[in-house]
Amino acid sequence: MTSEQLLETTNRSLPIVLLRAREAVMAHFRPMLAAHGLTEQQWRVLRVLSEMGELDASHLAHHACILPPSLTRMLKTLEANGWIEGRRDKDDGRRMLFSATEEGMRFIATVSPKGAAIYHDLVDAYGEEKLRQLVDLLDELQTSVNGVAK
Amino acid sequence: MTSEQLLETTNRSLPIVLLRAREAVMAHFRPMLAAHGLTEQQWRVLRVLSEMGELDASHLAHHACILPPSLTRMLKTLEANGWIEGRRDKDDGRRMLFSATEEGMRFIATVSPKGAAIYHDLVDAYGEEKLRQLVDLLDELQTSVNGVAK
DNA sequence: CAGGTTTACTTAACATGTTAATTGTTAGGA
DNA sequence: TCCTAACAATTAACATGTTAAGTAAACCTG
Repeated sequence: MTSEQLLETTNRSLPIVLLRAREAVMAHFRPMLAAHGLTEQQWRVLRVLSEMGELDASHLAHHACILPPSLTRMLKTLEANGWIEGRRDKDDGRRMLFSATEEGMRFIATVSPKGAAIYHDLVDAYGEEKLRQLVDLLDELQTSVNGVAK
Repeated sequence: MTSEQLLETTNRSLPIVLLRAREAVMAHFRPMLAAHGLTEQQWRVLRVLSEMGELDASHLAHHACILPPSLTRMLKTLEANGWIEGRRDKDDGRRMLFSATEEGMRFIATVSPKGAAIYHDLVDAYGEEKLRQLVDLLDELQTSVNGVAK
């Protein structure tokens, strides 16, 4: 097998490399989140609500990168835990608006610094400049790939 | 909010950016795979078996980036479809060895070119040089992140 | 060679991913 | 107004992700 072909192999394919990289990163966060009874996805939802305030389910799903059916299930759990609350939009009866409760905001304020500390260590090990390059390349990837016809 | 803080926001965090980029890429493959009755993960398993030949479950899981419990379930489906077959290792009764069947290899040979065509279009749109840079940065990310204490 | 320890795989339980179908609501045009 | 299309959220069904516990085989150490 030539080195050219080797690049096309499963090990080097973009989806796999992206998956592995993400796994390596998330492995550092999951134990801390689990210690607080949180999944990675639940934490994303809480962070988005704390950063953006009240949001309807569709926008919340979009910003947290979670599919609507998954979000519907998760919101029930998060609401049962007292971290968020939902209400129907008066101006559009189809929408549900969600926001973090007071208790939820306090909880987020407890977890956030721990996440930031972990993230800081990772950025420190990798290098800020490399990280900037990487994020730029990933954004461009998303853009150019979204422009290709399916 | 300063631009400095903006970078630390959920939208720009590494896990999210990696997730979005991967989603953008996979969105191009899933319809084709689904048309062949395959999930993304099943396709990874079949590709690894076709590229590496017979493998025990642990190594197969590792190379396909699938956790062992997930793999156990998937292998039953793939075997029921006649694409793979498993046998117990005579030299180590703990291990199960899996390989693609003749039918499986033919099936893989049918799907592969379609996947390669899609991949080619994506690389074309993004640029080979950028892709090389990206893969390098992702590999380095994985390495440096794995070196950070958990 | 017996005993405890590791290893490989599996099972279990719960959470999320993914697509299709459903329900309720709104918007727009004849 | 009516009627249909579009939209938002949900439900359903199946597949995978994730952690913990269980089972059986191999290893190893006294």
